[in-house]
Amino acid sequence: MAPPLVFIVGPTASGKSSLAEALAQRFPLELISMDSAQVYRGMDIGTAKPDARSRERVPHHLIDILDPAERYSAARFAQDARELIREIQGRGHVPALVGGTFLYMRALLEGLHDMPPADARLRREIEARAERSGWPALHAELAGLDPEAAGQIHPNDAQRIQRALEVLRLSGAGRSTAWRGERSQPWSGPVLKLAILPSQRQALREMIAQRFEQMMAQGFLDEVRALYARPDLDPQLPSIRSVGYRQLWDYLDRRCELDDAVERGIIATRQYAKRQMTWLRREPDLALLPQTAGERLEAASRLLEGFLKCSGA
RNA sequence: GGCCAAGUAGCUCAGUUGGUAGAGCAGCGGAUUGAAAAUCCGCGUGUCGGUGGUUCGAUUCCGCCCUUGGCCA
Repeated sequence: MAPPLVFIVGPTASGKSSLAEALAQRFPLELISMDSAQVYRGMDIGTAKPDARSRERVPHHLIDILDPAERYSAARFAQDARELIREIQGRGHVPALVGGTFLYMRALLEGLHDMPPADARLRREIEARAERSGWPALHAELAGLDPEAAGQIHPNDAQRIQRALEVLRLSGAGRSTAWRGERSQPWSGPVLKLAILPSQRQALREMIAQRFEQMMAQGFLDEVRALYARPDLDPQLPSIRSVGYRQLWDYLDRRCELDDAVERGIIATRQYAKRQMTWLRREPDLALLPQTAGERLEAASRLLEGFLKCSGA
């Protein structure tokens, strides 16, 4: 039987990290961050990264693995995670994926189709063409080359039009053709998905606002200032586009007042949480945890214990 | 106290030459295959400040009142 795999998921500011850490005190867990922003070095406060003390106590992986000038991807995550899972299981420990980047979760569990990776030069070229003729024109072009893909992508969705044209050009195959094959390496072992799904949106909103203010008090602005000072970083990068960073960057660019940037940062966090809830609602087989943090640890412990017992760990 | 301006969606505002109204933002729902904390899609009834009048009909015109800003006392 394949070794067991644990997920600890929930929207931002719902208490995933503290639950994961508490569980790791009771079970032989090693945590793998499933978070597209915590991979970047120097982005600590705004990504609510586990602090040094917590990382000393419990092994955390896939944190601080990239410079903010670099780009990560769902495919790289799936690959990195698979390797780590194997290593962790080799040590006789249980891997626990903690985070709220659900595309990464899907990429790991269901696998991806075999398609060419991103090509920066080609993307720049496509963008330049979009600049001249507009994205709807490129969508029309896509419709001629790969009608099925074009049908699935909205004419305003620049990012996906670009990707579809990129795949088409690099593989010659067309995205919809590529999609017909098997997904590579879907996960087949036993999985436990511990989920925090806040029922009171208002309470989550308050947590989000409170945590953002706390980040500001901890020096979030200085953290962004340090990134801003680097000539090789710009707001088009995935790292700088992250929630909070983008808004504070706007303030440093004198595009708005600080109060305004903070408010928009909080709003962006709320909207992010909402999108995460959309992923969660359709995620199958979630083990829903209690709303109150106190009961949550006990409930999660029981579920985890039962899971490990019957999956033979 | 007098004069002027404004009062329309949670917020900022547009509009109706009289036939009860619509944008942006927020909010809510959804999608999500190498950028995903990204990107995109869908959802707009609200005593049009209150009250009385004119009118077949008033958010729109008129009177009075209330609130907020400005100017003058």
